[in-house]
Amino acid sequence: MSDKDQKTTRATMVYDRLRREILTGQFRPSEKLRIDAIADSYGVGNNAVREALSRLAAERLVDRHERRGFTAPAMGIEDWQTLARTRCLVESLALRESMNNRTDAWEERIVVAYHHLSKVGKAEKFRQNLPDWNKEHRNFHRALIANCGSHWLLEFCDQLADQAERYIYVSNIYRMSARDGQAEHRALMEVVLDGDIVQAEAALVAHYSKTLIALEELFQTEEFLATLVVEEVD
Amino acid sequence: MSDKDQKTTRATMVYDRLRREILTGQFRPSEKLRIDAIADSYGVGNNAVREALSRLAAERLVDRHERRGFTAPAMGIEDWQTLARTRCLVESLALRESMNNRTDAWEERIVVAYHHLSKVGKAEKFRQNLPDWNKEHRNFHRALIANCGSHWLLEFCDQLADQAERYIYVSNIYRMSARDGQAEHRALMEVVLDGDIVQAEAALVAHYSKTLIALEELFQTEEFLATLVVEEVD
DNA sequence: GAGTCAATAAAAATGCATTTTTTATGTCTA
DNA sequence: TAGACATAAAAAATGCATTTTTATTGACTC
Repeated sequence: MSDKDQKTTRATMVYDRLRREILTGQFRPSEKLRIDAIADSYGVGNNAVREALSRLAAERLVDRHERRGFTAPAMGIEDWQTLARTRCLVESLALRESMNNRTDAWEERIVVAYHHLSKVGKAEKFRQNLPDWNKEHRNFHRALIANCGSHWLLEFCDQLADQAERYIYVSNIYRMSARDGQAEHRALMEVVLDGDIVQAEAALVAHYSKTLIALEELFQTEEFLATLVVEEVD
Repeated sequence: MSDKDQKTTRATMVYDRLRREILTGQFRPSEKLRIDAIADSYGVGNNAVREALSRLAAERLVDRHERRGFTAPAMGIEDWQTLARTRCLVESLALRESMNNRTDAWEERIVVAYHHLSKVGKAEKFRQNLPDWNKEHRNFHRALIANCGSHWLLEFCDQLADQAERYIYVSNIYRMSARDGQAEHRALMEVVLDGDIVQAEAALVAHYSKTLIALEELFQTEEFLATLVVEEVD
């Protein structure tokens, strides 16, 4: 239609777009995702939307309700806690494996990724560059575990990172993770390159725990909970 | 259409059916899955098939090829090795967590699951009851890790188990895993209930390694490789 | 006023006809 | 014979009209 259909299918286009909107918190938790409405606004048929939503549901990025359509996934503190905890467990595992397979190329990739991250993370530029920072942040963490030797592990970590990203966007606390993350990321990189697995895992867990706690606290506040309330669909 | 549409959608029906066919090796690796053909044979429209295949692709149970349809997933020895290795890693992790959260109900569930498994696994009945045995086998292993406290971990383990199941079905070595598994499962259960995490993890890894090696050896044989060859789709 | 029940509106699910893209076939040329 | 090109056939992708299901509204009963 509009610009480049090159190579991609309508359904994939909708999938990509919806995916990003969900991750960046464009939909409130449990908000209904009306198929026809999306089809209209994207200028495609309903089947493409259906297919896109089905894929997203399989990745747990939307909730499917048989014969009742789809909703943005719910959010809750217990959910967040098990998500964050699982992330620590699985990513630690991947980091350990990655460190066991240490190679020069891997180390270099980490250094480069950190370099890019710190460039985008400078205090001044930071405000405008949230999407960029986010991309580099993801890339840095992925570089750490990239050598784990299992595309399954990488995929699991990605999935958990996506889920966390959504929580972070919806809750609006990304500023914090970016701000003081700077020093922490350097420390994390150094301990990983240093080769002490136990210490490295501890550093990673500590790093993620900051966000875990920050969001936990936010969940205690009334105001925040109010922003989450939406017409629930059983 | 035919019997009970009760509650489920056409797409889900196709999804369930295709899923089982893929898991039980009805399709050769990399075999093309023609949308219209499936739609015809299932007596549904092509959209339902599309949706089902899209979901399965998101779970890595079929391969999607943009604008070229879908194929049954490829199989290869490296793929099998990383799959089996990842399974050991992730399921060990889940087992550890599960044992850390030990409860009476959990222990009882394991005992019951083992009981059912051993009943179906008796040498005489065994030949007829492969689907039953398979179900109970899955259930037993799931019982071990059920207490890990993370639905994410459980889901990851399920996904890996599905993938392994396909390899085992296609390769036809399930007889073996069932045969000598009997004693091994008892030993595994006992060491888990005993509470020594290190030993339990070792037992689990040893258990899965048997299958890993058996399939690795099979991959060395010419005859087996021949059964896998099919018109490849890039 | 709470609870049924029917009627209506809204939304999801579905099938099919059409369009678009890919794949296969065959002819011609260098 | 290998490659380029055109043509035909097959398959995937798409939109829309229709069917089916769910959600809403409001009258009616106890």
